[in-house]
Amino acid sequence: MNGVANLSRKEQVIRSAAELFKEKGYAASSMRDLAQKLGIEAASLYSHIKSKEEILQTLCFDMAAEFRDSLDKVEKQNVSASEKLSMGIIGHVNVMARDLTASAVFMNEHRHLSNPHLRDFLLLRINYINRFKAIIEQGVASGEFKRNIDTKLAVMTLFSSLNWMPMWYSPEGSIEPKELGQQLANMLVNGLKQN
Amino acid sequence: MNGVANLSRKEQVIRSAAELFKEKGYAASSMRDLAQKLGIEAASLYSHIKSKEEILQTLCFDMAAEFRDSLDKVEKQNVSASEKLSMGIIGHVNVMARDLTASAVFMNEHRHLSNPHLRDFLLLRINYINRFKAIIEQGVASGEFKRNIDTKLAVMTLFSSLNWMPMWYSPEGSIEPKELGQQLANMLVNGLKQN
DNA sequence: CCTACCGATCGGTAGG
DNA sequence: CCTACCGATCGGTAGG
Repeated sequence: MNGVANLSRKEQVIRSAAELFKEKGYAASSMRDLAQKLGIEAASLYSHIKSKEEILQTLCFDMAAEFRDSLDKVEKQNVSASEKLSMGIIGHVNVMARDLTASAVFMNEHRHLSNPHLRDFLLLRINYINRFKAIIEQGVASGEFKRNIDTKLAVMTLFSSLNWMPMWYSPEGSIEPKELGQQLANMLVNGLKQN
Repeated sequence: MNGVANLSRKEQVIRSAAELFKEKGYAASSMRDLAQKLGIEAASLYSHIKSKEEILQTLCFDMAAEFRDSLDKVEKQNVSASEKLSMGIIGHVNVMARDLTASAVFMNEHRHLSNPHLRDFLLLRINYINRFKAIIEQGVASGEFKRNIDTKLAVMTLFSSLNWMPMWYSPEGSIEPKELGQQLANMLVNGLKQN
């Protein structure tokens, strides 16, 4: 009945679930594992959430919305394609760094969504990828990027490296999200080779 | 008792399992699912394999060995770092393209290995990554690559995009493995920017 | 948030 | 490769 307390406890459940799902995978995580993390009985979880999958839905769609919002802001900027690409990458890394655990779940566990949620999720994702692809194509059209690059390969390489960051990136390390995003953008745009 | 027939049937089991694990994930795949794919009863699987995890071990370690062998050959070549990097990438893509299903399992499902197998697998993987990193560092040392690149970021970006290929690459498409490997290498070395 | 419990399904074995 | 079966565990509900 207490909305605030319920919400707060629900958030604790979701956060703990994210850690569990990241560590063991969604399918291998049991509600009893989750309850134990929180020091309660499994049955008690259901006063905060409707089902195991509802937790996954919350995690996946909340992250998707944050990524989309980040790219919305970038697209409004009136800058060159390489700058836009940089800003998009930095934005993505920033969103990820804010919650690396949820990001890892977003990337690795979304396939356990049932339909129609899975279908909706995949539509959001392909849309997000296509917006990055459009930025690269703008760069090709304007002559900023090479004419002969494979834009699909380019965008999948970008998206892959963004998706894998939660696996190895630690914000406690020396490099900050903005710096990491800038370096990745720089590497993709300018390459490794000495010029 | 018939070694050849047994081996062949075992291989069918492992191949079907790879498809199932790729599609649903290891934990969400049941031995009854697998048996159904093969048109037999679940209990009958155990005349060909010892356990569910044994299948995963076979898939993961066989792929790991193929990737390692491919890189072995590249390291023996007496060529520049960027050529070595190219050849390493092409080799990796070739191994992957030979069995995209097993590659996807290798990438996504290895974490369900139990110890000591998981530990062994992760050691093989970090070793493989470090050998690519060494190639990049050679390029930096020789002046072929920029002095100020973040080699960890570079190698993780490379490894990420290699790992994600099974998710989107189809060899039935227009681009062949060798061509794909060359384009990826070219993109990482030379970047997207028009020079 | 708990106790008590449900039907379904899991990986795997015995014995043929 | 099958029938018959095991103990364990699963997500979730009833009722308080």
